[in-house]
Amino acid sequence: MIRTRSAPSPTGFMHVGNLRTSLYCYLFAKKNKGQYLLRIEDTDQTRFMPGATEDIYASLRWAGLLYDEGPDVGGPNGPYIQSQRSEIYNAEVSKLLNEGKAYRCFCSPQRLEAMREEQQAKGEASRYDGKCLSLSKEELITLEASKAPHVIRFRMSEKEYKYMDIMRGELAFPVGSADDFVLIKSDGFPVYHFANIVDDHYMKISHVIRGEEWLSSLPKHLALYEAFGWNHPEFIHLPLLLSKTKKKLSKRDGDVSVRDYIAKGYLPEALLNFILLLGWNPGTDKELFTKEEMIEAFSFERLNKSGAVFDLEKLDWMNSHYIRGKNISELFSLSLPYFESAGLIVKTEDPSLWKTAAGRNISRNYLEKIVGIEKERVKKLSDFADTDRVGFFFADSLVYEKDLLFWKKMETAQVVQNLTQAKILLEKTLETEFTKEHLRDTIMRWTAETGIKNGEMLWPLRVALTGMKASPDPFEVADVLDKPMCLARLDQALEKLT
RNA sequence: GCCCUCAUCGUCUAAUGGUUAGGACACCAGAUUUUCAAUCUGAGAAUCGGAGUUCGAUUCUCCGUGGGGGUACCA
Repeated sequence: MIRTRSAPSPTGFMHVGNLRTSLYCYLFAKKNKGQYLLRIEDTDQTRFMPGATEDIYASLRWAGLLYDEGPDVGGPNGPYIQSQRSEIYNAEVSKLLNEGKAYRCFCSPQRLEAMREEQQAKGEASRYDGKCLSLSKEELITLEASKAPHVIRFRMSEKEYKYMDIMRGELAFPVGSADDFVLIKSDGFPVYHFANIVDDHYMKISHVIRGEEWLSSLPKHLALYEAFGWNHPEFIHLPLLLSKTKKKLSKRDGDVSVRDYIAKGYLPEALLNFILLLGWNPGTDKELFTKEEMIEAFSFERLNKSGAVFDLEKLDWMNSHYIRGKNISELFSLSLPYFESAGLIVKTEDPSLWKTAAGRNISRNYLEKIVGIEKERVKKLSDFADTDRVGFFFADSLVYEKDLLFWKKMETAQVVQNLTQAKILLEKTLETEFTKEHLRDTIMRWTAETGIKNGEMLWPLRVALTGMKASPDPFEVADVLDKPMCLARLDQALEKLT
């Protein structure tokens, strides 16, 4: 049975690198009819962040990476939170202690630091010197009785560890690559390496899929499995996600948490699809994948070895692709929170009615029309509510330079004449016929009949309605704004010109 | 310092002991057009360096160089 797990630490909001690892875990499990689980690794009490665990759940749920076992969904191998598994770790470490495979260490942090500095100065690898290994029975008894703070160290085997890596071939870690590392900290909590392998063993994990930052600690893990006499799982180390400066992607690089991308308006389909291709490829030109297609296509053989820069340009492209694939009502629901948080609209008691800051009523239909127009233009959901883009739909009066009304080298009189004519045509149009199709027919027929260039009519009209040098065409805009607002804006433009 | 690891366009990547080194995003140009967007067409853009093996190396080997990771009572 294939079993994979995500094992994030609740030290911050769910990281996109973690999301990618989780995706691969999920895909591999699902591809092989296996199981995927979530375990929370919260053994560092000092770095624990309240809310982080919930953020992990929420992020995975948002992405649709549903786990078969986990803290909030239960399962037969729990608890799935490490801080609730102390008894298990204590029992396991006792075994090692009794067998002489682990020992207590009373060295102070200061001594350890001094030791390392000295080793480094001598050009040696820094490693624990084994001082407490030679403590006599009497010394040990006294120290323990005095309740002196101490850690439990693993007695690392002096041997070369090898591992046949599925993507890198044979990896060899010479004797001394790992030292007598700590198993249990002085606060009684286990350290990652220990809790991790104990849990993976008891949770029957078959494939450990994790970031490359763990590659160098592989000999520690191998040695632990060996000490316990357990078979170790397969290890797959994924290339790291890098920042623009090619460093391991971290908080310092700006937006790295899943929630940042949710807030910016990225769809889960897009983020997942983007992340899928950072370190893996299908071997074909196919780049757009549904989740089912990902599961179908995924395999370790096509994993990449080198780090991938997390560059948002392609994500934007994918996001706009997935946005275009959604219908208006879906997009309305998805973008509504952005309209509200941008302050363009506020809720009223009526769930299908909003108001602008200035108090103008905004209907669902109004918002859906805007979404329909912008759908082909936006990259992110937040763009739907970008004031620079759609602010004119919500403003009562527009602020723009008079010169903007002139298309190419038009004379003032001509602009005035065309806008006046547009006003006449719009006035004659019944409110019930005030649609983009009808308006287009009306205006274009007029320009055709009079021989006026399209731009001479449409540019000034568009600017009068939007106040912007770049915007959707005037018919679409008029369709949304409605007759009274259009006429008011034409009047406003004409005033500017006279 | 020590250990591990990686190296193809700006970015994500494909490919092979013999190719015009392919695709995508981005960028640029053109078409279309009332502006934007979209769409279509086209262009530019890469095998880190040096040896070796070989008829032939981007591919295999070695040495450099560069990048990354680890080196904690963090994960």
